[in-house]
Amino acid sequence: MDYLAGLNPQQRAAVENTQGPVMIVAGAGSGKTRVITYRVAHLIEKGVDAFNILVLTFTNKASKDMRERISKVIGSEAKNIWMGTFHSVFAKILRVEAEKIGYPSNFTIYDTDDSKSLIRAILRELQLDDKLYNANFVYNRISSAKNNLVSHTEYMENAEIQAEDISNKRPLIGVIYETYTKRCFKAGAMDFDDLLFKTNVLLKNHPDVLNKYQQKFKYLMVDEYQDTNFSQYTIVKKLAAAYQNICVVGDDAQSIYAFRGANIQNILNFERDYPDLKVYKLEQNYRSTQNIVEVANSIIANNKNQLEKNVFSDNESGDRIKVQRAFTDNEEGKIVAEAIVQERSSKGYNHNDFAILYRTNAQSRAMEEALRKLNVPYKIYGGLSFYQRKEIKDLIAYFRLTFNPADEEAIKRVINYPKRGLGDTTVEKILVAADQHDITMWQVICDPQQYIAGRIANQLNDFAVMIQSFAAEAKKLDAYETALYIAQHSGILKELHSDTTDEGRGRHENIQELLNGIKEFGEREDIEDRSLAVFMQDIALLTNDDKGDDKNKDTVSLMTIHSSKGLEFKNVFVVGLEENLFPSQMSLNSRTDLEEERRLFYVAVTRAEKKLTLTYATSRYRWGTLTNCEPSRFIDEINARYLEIEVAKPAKSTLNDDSFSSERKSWTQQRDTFSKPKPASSAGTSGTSTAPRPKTTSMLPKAHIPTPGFAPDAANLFQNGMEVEHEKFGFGKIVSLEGTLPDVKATVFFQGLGNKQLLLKFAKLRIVK
DNA sequence: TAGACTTATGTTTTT
DNA sequence: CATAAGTCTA
Repeated sequence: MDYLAGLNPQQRAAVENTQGPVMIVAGAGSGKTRVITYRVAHLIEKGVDAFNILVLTFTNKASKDMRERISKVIGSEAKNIWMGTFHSVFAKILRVEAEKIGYPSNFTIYDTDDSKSLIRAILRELQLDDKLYNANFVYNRISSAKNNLVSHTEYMENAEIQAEDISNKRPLIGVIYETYTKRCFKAGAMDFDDLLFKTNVLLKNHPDVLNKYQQKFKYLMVDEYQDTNFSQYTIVKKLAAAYQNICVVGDDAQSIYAFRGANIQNILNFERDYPDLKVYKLEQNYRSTQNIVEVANSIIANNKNQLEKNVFSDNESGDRIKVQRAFTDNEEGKIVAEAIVQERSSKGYNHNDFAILYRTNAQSRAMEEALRKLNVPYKIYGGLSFYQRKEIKDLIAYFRLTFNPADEEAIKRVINYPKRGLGDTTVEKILVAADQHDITMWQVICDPQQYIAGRIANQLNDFAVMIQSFAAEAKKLDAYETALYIAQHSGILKELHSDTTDEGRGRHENIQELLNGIKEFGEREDIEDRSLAVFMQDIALLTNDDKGDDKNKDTVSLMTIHSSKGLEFKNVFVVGLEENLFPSQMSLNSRTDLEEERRLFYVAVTRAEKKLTLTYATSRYRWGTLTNCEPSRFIDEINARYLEIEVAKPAKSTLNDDSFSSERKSWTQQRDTFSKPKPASSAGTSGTSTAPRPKTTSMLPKAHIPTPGFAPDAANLFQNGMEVEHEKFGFGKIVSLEGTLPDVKATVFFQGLGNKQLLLKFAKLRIVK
């Protein structure tokens, strides 16, 4: 029982109160995972059977970590706890109970790509404008309907929803939803949202099943409860109804999945649903320095919607938060990489004490390149999952088809890969025939003469025979042998082997890696059924963290802020703090979205234990073109007394760059950021209570220092012959003006620099005389 | 039908 | 830029 000794009173109470409904409001870094771990351990120590405990998490990584930590406390019993993501746990249950809702137990799980591809097909068939009915838009609409437990019939009958669709000029979404649902059903497929939606259907329509799982899961725990959507909330509520031993853990300040239907409301509802609820607040942050905690608090204070909470730290106050500007995304990478090398050698850190966090996966590239140049080992988490690569999906589609030939998306994917003369026209014909006779594509393919004229029928027949032979082999062979057989006989291996480009070789290697993974799976002793069919079951739910992550490797971690949730690092770099990137462009339209971005920033900041660095670039490549960027408003929101602002020396290439606009922008940025330092709070930490002076000027000896209070004048005020001041070039005289407003171009003579052409609407010029 | 080519179009974030 | 989708020719 000595694990209780290391807990503070709130933590301890949360661990020991195992009966009845409990909510733990856990601030960032407040030992949440410890509490869950010990709570489970405590349950088992008190005699609860591990088989009766269900722990739900949001990511595979979280559940894996949790299980490891629990088994360190209680040993091998940990294996018997049901623990996993909502999606994986309920997929497992759905496979057992599938027939009850009319699905085969070997149903396929459609990933987002499959779903969107099916939606595109449906749009084509319904001859809808795929610009208006954008597949992404439709997908999201259907997804959020499902997450709110609105079936396609309810969708079409609901006046409010219909009105909304009509006002959006997309009245037929309900029809698409219905078609989509039926097609998935016909294909024996469930999408991600179905895994939760159908679980709800199952528990609602089959009281015996509900009762069975209520009895099984006498104790429930839900991590990251603030991220649950209505569908998940309802499942939890139903399962907990019998015993009410439900414990949810969450932090409203870290709710970052509203875009996926998560609803903070669920936390508030919780109090209403369970009147005798016990609430424990964990407010002491053990992770980070005081500076970091206070910065985080000052960030989140900008949000209107939040639960009252006072997160504090008793740790040392620590370094101030460093803010660094770069001119380009590549330079940003360089700054970060160099800082890592420097910090590591001067402070004796390991590589795995560092993390680089970014808003979008696309940002990883510049970081990678910079780290590679300095030979810094790194690992990227998330991003394109191994299982999302084309070649992997192709081979897996064959596997899918082998076990579930109704799988329409799988058929479309591989029917003509490798090429076997069954192109778009044929697929079109099959779809039409299937629709007319109300059968599956597979049934058409199996009896092609019946539906499709000419020699194509023979080729279809060959395809059908091939898939059937795979199914037959799968019955005889083990997982690896089956996989290899399919890879060979489908022609995929040959196809990739003949591709001798670098890419092709990489693909071939990936296939080998998948086969190796299957081999390993086939050798696992902890699983009874080691067939390929079982290997396939949850593959759509896997992210790449699942396969062989070498935890002990000493590498710098790169990941999106979303996937960093729950992790901690001594040194954290949050990069790309620019308007339209972070906060994301998509979030700028509504307060709710912007607040979610801000919570995301809060999550990023609170990952750091000792040192936090924020960086931004004044220009970066986006969609292949160099775009100018402004520093993020989030930087401005931090009280300047916590900050240490440093501006990098521009890279040589930037200095030599003739492109005027990029220089102009950088300088503008600098001015914008530093000319209005935040007034230091009266309770300043020490003598250095004012915002640090920008070091820029001293680092750029040649630069002109703008007159204090420098403010540019409007383009229409300039006249030929005027004396002007430019932020960077200093004082000069207008030699000529050409063009018409607003595109007036001025030629200005600057001493020592000669004539410069400036577009008045961009250049920051001040009239001197 | 396949392949070579052009154009369009879009990026949050994850199961 | 990087992938998907559309267009044209053999």
